[in-house]
Amino acid sequence: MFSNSTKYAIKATLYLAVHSSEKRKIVINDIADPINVPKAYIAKILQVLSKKNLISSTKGPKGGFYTSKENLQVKISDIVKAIDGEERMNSCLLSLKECDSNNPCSLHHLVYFEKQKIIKRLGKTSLHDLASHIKDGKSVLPL
Amino acid sequence: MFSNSTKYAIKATLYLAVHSSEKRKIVINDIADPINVPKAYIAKILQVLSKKNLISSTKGPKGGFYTSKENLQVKISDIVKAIDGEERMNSCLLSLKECDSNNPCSLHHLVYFEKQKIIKRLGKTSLHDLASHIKDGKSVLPL
DNA sequence: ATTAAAATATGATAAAAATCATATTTAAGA
DNA sequence: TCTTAAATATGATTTTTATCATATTTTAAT
Ligand code: FES
Ligand code: FES
Repeated sequence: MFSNSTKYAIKATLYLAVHSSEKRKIVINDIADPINVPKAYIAKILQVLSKKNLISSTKGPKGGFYTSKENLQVKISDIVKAIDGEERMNSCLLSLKECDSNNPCSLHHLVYFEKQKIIKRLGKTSLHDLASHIKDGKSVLPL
Repeated sequence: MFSNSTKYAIKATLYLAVHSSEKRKIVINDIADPINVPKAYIAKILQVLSKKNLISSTKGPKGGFYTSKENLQVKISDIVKAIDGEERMNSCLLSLKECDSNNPCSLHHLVYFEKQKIIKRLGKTSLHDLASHIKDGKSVLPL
């Protein structure tokens, strides 16, 4: 469903949403370790997210990554799009050029409705929402 | 969601379900061409499906691939499992060892219900069902 | 100003998935 | 029984994805 990179991106971003703030920047090693992702790999991913302003960062001593107030309004779908690209989630299951209810492939009717529901939900759910969920102990941020 | 190989497997199998029978075996070239998949690649996939008895085949002159009466009862999920394996569809979005409602990851509640619904449907829908759907013009078998 | 600690940019390597190629086996038909 | 048309088995190549490594830039603190 998601690429490995996107999974990592979500894990890292949620980790920041739960543990960081403008006052509490977190250094790459202190992110990679708890979410169990190779440091150099997650670094590259965070750089992309940072460049697209989905997370924040500052260089130099006392620098690091963090989620600003605005970043907390970022939606899960924003992360997915940033890493996997716009198409992947919306593409046809059997690789028609377009997934289109007017010209549906043979699997379309089996999945489209639920898939749209999930996509819509990912577009409404923010980092802040999930961070609260985690802090309330309703779900777990996996390593 | 599915690997490329599984997509091809489904396309090829549906093509057989629509066009073949024990009396009308179809040769690899005549499958690869209409579904627009490289011949050598789809050959390999069909061999796996054949070995697992999800489709039928006979060697030699007048041989080829086809779907028997029994093959038409094969479910879409059987094809997916045969190629992508058991785990892929059921695995956790964020790579917890298990996708488990008792120990849910942060995305679990956003997708689990709909995902299960889709999986269940793939487990109930047979090649025959989809072939009829296609023959009735309700959906299209894409190239 | 200098140093050091951080992200950033860039590229190299490794592993996996997709694709291509070919030699072997089977069975129908002459 | 011989030939030939087909699947089958096996493996090589290419492309993509994942991973690792390192040199450069920025900035806080001395
Ligand atoms: S057309 Fe294939 S999934 Fe919609
Ligand atoms: S636990 Fe992650 S999707 Fe179910």
